[in-house]
Amino acid sequence: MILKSQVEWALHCCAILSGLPEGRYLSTKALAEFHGLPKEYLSKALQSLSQAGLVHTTLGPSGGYRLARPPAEVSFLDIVEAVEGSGRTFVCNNIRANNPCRPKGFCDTGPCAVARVMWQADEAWRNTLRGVTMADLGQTLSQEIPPDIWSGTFAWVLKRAG
Amino acid sequence: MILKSQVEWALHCCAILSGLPEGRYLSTKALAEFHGLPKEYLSKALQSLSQAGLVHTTLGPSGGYRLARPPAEVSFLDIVEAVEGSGRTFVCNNIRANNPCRPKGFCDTGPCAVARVMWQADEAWRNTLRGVTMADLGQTLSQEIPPDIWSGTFAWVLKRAG
DNA sequence: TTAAATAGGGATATCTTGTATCCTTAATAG
DNA sequence: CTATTAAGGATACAAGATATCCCTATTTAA
Repeated sequence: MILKSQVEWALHCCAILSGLPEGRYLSTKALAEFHGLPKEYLSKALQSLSQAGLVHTTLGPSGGYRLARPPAEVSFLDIVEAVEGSGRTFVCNNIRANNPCRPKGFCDTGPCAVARVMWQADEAWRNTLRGVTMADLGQTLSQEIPPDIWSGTFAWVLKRAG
Repeated sequence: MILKSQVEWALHCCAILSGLPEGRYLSTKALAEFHGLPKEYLSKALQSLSQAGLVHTTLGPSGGYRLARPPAEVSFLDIVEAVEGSGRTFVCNNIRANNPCRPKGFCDTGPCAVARVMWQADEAWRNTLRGVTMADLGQTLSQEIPPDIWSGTFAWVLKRAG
């Protein structure tokens, strides 16, 4: 059970977009080159973000993506769910219902006790991701990346932003 | 990102094995019939439990599986990891290292900030599963299943236990 | 002692999902 | 008008999940 690599890509792209000045955009091409990723396939991940309403897009030259909301209002969970879907990691096929000792329909009253525990774990996972935003990530990054590299990156991005 | 159905199977099988009297065993055949599962494939899941040391096995007629430890010492996490593996759900491919503005080897000092957050969520998930044992599950089940069905199931199992 | 039942595991087949590329269309800026 | 862009459909390929079959060694029951 491993998350798609698109999740990683989407998170890093949003991290970059978080640092983008108001009103400017970054294209798929720029984001792909920056991260060394296949442009066409990365595009699919960005489309997922777009469909989820996390990013705003414009067409044409100097078009591309920017965050649709302030970084403090975009959580890890938002991004992960946009790409990976919001389904649970544990799917209950209700195999307890096959128990030959149970009358038909006996298991219709509510979810299986096994599933409830598994879903509780899923919730704990979600809650952690819900609690960290792109603003938090930016804070962390600016603390652990030396100023010269940080500003160099910033310049690189701005040069390619529309 | 969905857990294998074998995880569900393994959990339910361990739940049944938890109720087995000392020294008795349940075969793959019995467990498969009880849950309505494909015998051969369920066998692979049970082999995973065996390799993880969660169950003890014997050969021959009246052979099969029993828990290797008391139910209170077998957690959901033990079972999930036995079947699904203990790897993280988020794999960091360190794409930040492709950033053209970073000198070679700059990212060797430690894991990416994005990965750290994702792994923190994984830990929350694990911690939840670590905190629930087969004994807890048995307690829950005995409370929500009517006594007659509970004892009927118990009889069914014993009839097929070696 | 023999026969039946069992776990273990290798080989194989199939189906689903993730990964990746290519191409067309519509919109937009210069 | 032209170059550039996002969106999305079609397709191909790889990897993993699901499932079955078969053989072997071991152990119990008769």
